[in-house]
Amino acid sequence: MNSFTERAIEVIKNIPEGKVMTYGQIAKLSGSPRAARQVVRILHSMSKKHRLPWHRVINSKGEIGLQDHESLQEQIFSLQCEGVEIENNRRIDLEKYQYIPANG
DNA sequence: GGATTGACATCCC
DNA sequence: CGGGATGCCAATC
Repeated sequence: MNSFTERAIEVIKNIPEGKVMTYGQIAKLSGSPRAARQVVRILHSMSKKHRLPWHRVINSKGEIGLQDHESLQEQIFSLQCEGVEIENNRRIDLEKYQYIPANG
């Protein structure tokens, strides 16, 4: 299955612990720099079918876009357990925690 | 096969 | 950095 999804899933799984990635990066690395929104769908649909570290995926502003306080806390908790500092319950220092792959 | 979905990215101030 | 409107695109139902 060489579709965009498979690419994204691989990328998402490539995110190391204590780090995070933005939808744009995942989408870009997956082949479509504009398909960030597809990554969102992947988290919704594939995360329940695959074992994806969706909690390491955030938006470009360095925030978690979730609304569900329960799921939100779960993502925050998981990230904190990996060593990621979180401010105001959703802010993250991209400069410190955004995972930048070696492009290779 | 087409409307819908969707936790975004980006522009501008 | 931040927020309102829009574009963007592919998987899913």
